[in-house]
Amino acid sequence: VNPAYVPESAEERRFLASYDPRAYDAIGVTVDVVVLTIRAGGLSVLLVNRTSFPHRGAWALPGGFVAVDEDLDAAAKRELAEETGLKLDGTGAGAHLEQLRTYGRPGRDPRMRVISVVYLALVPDLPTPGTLVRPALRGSARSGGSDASDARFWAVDDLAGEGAGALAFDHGSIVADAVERARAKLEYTPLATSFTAEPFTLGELRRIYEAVWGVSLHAPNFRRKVLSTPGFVLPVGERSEPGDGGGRPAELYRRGDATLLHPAFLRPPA
Amino acid sequence: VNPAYVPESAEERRFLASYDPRAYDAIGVTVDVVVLTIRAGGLSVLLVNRTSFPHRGAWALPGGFVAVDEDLDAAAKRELAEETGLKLDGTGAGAHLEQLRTYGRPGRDPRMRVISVVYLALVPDLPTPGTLVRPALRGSARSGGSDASDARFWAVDDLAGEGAGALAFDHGSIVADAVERARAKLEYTPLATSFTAEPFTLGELRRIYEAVWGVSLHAPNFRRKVLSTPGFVLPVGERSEPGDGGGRPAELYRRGDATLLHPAFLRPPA
DNA sequence: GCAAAAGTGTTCTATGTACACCCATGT
DNA sequence: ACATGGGTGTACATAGAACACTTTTGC
Repeated sequence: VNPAYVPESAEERRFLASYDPRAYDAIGVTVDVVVLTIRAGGLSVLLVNRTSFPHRGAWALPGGFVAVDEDLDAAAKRELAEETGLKLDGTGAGAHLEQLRTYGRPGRDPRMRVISVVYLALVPDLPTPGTLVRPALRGSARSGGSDASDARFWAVDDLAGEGAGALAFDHGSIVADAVERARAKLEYTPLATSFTAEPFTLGELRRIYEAVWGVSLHAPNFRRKVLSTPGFVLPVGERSEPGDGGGRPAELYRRGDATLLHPAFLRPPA
Repeated sequence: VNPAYVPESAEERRFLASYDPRAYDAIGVTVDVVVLTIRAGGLSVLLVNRTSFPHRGAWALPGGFVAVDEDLDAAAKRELAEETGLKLDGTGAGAHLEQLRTYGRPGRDPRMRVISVVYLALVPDLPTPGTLVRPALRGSARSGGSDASDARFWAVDDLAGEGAGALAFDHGSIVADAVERARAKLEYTPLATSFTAEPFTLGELRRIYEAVWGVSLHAPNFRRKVLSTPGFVLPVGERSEPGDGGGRPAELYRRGDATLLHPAFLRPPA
């Protein structure tokens, strides 16, 4: 019986009193989170090193079992914070969280039949304290009961080099699915802005596209296309500090209110 | 313990012998299927009328609980066949099945905490026997144990007219999500061809776009765009039978091998 | 002055749209 | 003959790619 449900009639109450949920076999429900960010010019994914049995020592996505009265999104945020210290809530300046898909192949987890609802998060690479916190490192205070001891970002290109089979469970192919989703979403949504803190320059935005897609883009045309897409970015009216090796300071922008890009930003053909 | 898992080491065997899956609360896992087709020029969804308690008498998506050793896709096909008679397997001439997303809000099902993995199917409207069978009507032979007594297609526009709240559980908003997914997918994939049997004419294909998007398209330009998109359709080399009210017989085509359309087929702006 | 990054102008080409017109069939 | 749906030709408008060039900073 579901404690979160409020009966609406006497008939409902009668039915629920005689209902046995144990009539169905138990299936475990977990959430996992693929956190992507841009580090050192490359797309990177946040992984945890497992300490307990299934795939002990292997790197895996942060995640865990859903509580019986807990919403799926909330479970994803909770497990992510518990295992890595990364908090997506708060003022939420830029972090994006969406459901990727659900993986349920029998035999994917040795403990029991488990289906995993996997979320995709896109976050800025913030080394400073703020609403987004760097993942906890070994030795920092953590609440007990978790499977993970250490968390770090891995460049997705390096993962392909070691072979996707190096990740625990089916997490290698899940990361591949997530990367492809992110690449596709940059084409028709303004989600590239979720990879950077505000305010940002158009050069930073362009380097995000270049890192995620693995291409180089023509800077002048990129600028024109972004500015001519309604609702993509809004000018702040200030200029950035100049960088090290010179270069003209860039104008600063923040996210616009568009959720879809018209026209779309298509990847250059092969 | 998961019976579908084959241990790979003695250490694994030892761990599994001492593992208690009942340490976690039970959460029910169901699959539901949104079957869309084009009927009488309108986008339609397949619903079943519930006979047993939760939302008895209301129309709902076909679906049900996943067996403990059953893959999610297989469960979706099984529940669909059991409750409606519609079989997606076989030669599979054209039917498309993909995961839509997973719905898990606590309180969405009065029986217990249930998360539903929802699938989206696009099928041709085939009134004749074949690999795709019309949904079973009241009184036809069905295996016992199912919740559904009757199945029929509803025009999605009519559902909006009666209010989305008329559907059982949260199925009204699920159908809305599925329709939006279908509309978007027609833009960048050749999935419109899944709504028709082969071979088809370009006029039939155009009317599918018009029905799903609710617009009217310029026939000559539609033709040129389809034929200039590599891998979308392949000419069969024959012509259709002429229709009732006259009109030149059309050339026949079948699906090409493309999975993505380059360039994309964008909806006309509002 | 030179390098580096930002930003503007202009040209050329590809793509999308609109309109006119021809073709093959039923009534 | 006319209506109906299929199919082709062509011109116009807009969007994208390429290239040259100017601006503002650090060294």
